[in-house]
Amino acid sequence: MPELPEVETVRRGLDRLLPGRRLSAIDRLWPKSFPAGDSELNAVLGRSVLGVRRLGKGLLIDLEDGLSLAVHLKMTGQLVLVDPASQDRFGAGHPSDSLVDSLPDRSTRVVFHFGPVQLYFNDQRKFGWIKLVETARALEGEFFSGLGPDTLDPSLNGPGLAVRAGKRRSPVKAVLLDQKVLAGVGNIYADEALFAVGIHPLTPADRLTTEDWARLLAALRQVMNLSLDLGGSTNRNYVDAEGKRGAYLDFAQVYSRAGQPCRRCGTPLDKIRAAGRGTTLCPHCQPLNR
DNA sequence: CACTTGACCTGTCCGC
DNA sequence: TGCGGACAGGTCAAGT
Repeated sequence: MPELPEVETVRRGLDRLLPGRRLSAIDRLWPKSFPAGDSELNAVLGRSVLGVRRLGKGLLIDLEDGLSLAVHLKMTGQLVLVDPASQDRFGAGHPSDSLVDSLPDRSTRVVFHFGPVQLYFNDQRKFGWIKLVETARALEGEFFSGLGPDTLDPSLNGPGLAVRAGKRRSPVKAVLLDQKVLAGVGNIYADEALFAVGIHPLTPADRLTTEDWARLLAALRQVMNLSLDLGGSTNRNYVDAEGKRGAYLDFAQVYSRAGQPCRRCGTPLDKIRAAGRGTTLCPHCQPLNR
């Protein structure tokens, strides 16, 4: 599911709603989603949340006294906070497109209780995970080590990305999806950015100039910032920390629009396979010519 | 070594 | 309707 804009939207919601809340109980309905021993689980109970950070597509929920919950949502993971009191407080209850009224549901894998408030980890396909880590080691350890610079990190520029991408001959799309090169890009925003700059996804990465990488980075940031403004992309499962869907796909130029006319030139969009992923492009605006 | 493919899972959609 | 197959936002390990 979630790429950088979706994970960041979840992070913002959780970082607004969770800090100060004390973890009182954990229900593991599908223990493989959160493999931990009883002693580990007991160790986190009673600790309050300090804040929520994002590393690429991963999340770190920092708790008191040096422990953190590392979370990866993979394709279909959700973290949704339900506060029973908020319905009374705001009278009207949740938005009609919200999923929170029906939780837990069959995709609920783990429930974190903060007194009367619940944080649901839902994950239809069970690819996502939660792991307990020492805060000090979270960045260097097994979970998020090796991540490249964040796509929205302002200290990264075009030449820097060009160096990181190196002289790889694999398709440019495969390089964009490699989290060790650049963290946060997934299938949707890779396709959108490649369309924006008119580069065919199968173009060997070593054919791109430094200028190309700079334009690609700028395009990635533009589509991601637009998506952040719109609450992310919801294809099927994605919802934010309050159960709300994202609206970006209404504005997508190519993703999930195969066969439909290019919004720029009218040519029917092609669907191909690149880096093992379904890939949509405009054969006219993104010629494979280098 | 660089690069690609299969596996992890459940659910949905499409064609026969 | 039913059934098989392909496909879905990500990332590893294993393969070529």
